[in-house]
Amino acid sequence: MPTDDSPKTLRTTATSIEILKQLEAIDGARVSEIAERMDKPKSTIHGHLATLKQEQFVIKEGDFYFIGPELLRLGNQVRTREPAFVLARQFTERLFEETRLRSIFTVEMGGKAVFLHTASGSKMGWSHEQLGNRLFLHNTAVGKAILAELPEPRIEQIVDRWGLPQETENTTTDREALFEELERVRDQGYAVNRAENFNELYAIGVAATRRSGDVIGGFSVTGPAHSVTGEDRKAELAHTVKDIVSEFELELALA
Amino acid sequence: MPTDDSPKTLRTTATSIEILKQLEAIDGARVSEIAERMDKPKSTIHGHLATLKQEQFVIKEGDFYFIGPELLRLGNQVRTREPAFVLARQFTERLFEETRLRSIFTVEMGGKAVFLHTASGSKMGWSHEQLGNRLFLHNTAVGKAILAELPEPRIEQIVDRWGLPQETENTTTDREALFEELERVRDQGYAVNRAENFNELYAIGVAATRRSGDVIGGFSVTGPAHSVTGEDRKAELAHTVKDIVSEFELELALA
DNA sequence: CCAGCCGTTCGGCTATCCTGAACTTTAAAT
DNA sequence: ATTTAAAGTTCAGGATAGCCGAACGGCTGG
Repeated sequence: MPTDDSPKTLRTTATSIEILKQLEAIDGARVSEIAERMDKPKSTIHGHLATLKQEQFVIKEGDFYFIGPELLRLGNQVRTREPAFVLARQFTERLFEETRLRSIFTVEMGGKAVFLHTASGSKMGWSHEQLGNRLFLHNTAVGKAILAELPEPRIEQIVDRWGLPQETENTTTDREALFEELERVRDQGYAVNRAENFNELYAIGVAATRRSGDVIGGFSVTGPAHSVTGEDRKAELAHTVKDIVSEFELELALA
Repeated sequence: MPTDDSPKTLRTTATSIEILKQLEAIDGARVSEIAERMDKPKSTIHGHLATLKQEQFVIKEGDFYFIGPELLRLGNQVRTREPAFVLARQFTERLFEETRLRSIFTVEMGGKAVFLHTASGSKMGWSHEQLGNRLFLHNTAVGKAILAELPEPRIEQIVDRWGLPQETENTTTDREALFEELERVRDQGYAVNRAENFNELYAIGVAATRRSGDVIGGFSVTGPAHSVTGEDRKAELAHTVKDIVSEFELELALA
């Protein structure tokens, strides 16, 4: 009777998840607060929270509920599923040490770019640690670096699924143009993001591949225009990132 | 009719969660594989996976399902909920730089010790990155350090809830003995784990508190006996960890 | 080309989740 | 202290929504 939002979805599970998302937003929420926000009776919310609590998906402190450790543990499995992902962490940190720029290790999942590791200095304003965040591939540096290494049909598939949405005035929205750029990326061995994503935000990304040729993910450094642009600076950074990737690929092959 | 395993738990949500746990164990599972393991019809599992997929709690690659990025994102919120937790990361890394021992930042949640940050060298065998794992407080170094800073009734409550289970021959299982040790911890300003947890595993932990006095969490270094024991070595490490904690507390107070 | 296996769809039955109200507890205010 | 209110929790009946088994279609390997 309420809006049938999507096909064949389990209502109960969906509400449980919705509650988790509310908890994320409010952070330390009481039963009635969530009940109000979701416009459902307290008893319903209570039942869900009781179940989630039992699995430690949430924990209860006094009358407040928080996202629980089991969710952290399970979610973290994404970063440890492949040995390569675990290894990538220390290389992300080395990349930061060498460049002093926010460094990220990203993988492709479901046609999107997912952050698995980040390294950045202390007082970076945005260091919100956005692990798990999903960005587009077509307007990020690593995204393009990864795309460039994928087999053509796969690229088509991804572009078909997500399109080429414009997020800044610099975003590449033309399919032809994107493919041309990917060609260039393959030549250079690295990709650049010129504020195609967020204004003022520039980045350089390089994909890492296995000996077999298929891609694992990619490393990137990002920063405001002045710290990444300029031909010399750019070339230097690209070189550094490529070096890290080479060492990463080498160590992976040895293990 | 089936075994009523526990009070008032939402069956649907519970199964969804059970499926996630199966995915964690198998890592890259097909519908029928999970169905078989859980002894439920394929169609049921399919429905759950469809729902979880829609929320990106799982992703599907070919016919294989994996834990999805949204779970990583949500779970990671545990580490970013408090600014202090975010700040703790870099101090964990500094601690590793200075000691070259596996360094961990831990908080207390629901009477257990939860790892939020770890830093360790490359070739450590166990670096399974156990973020979110829950350990006891009474037989770990940070655990005891944290306990020592909690108000007495809270300690009682936690010990009542979880007991003092024995995990190695060194575990303190006597309530009196534990309280005496906590007293000693308060005097020294640090706690020690002498293989009370896992054989061969020693650790030194120090709790970090706010100016108000309540505890945030704790830092620790762990290693095999030879790298942590010996009076001089121990004193030196304790000093290092305490220093890190002091700097952490200071920087936190300034922010 | 056929046979098996697997993923997916579908409709009916009934278990189970939702709901609203009652009960308990906590906190504040007079 | 006593009272009021608001929040958390419990409960039971009724309707919804998830579970199931069977059938379909796609894929792979013999």
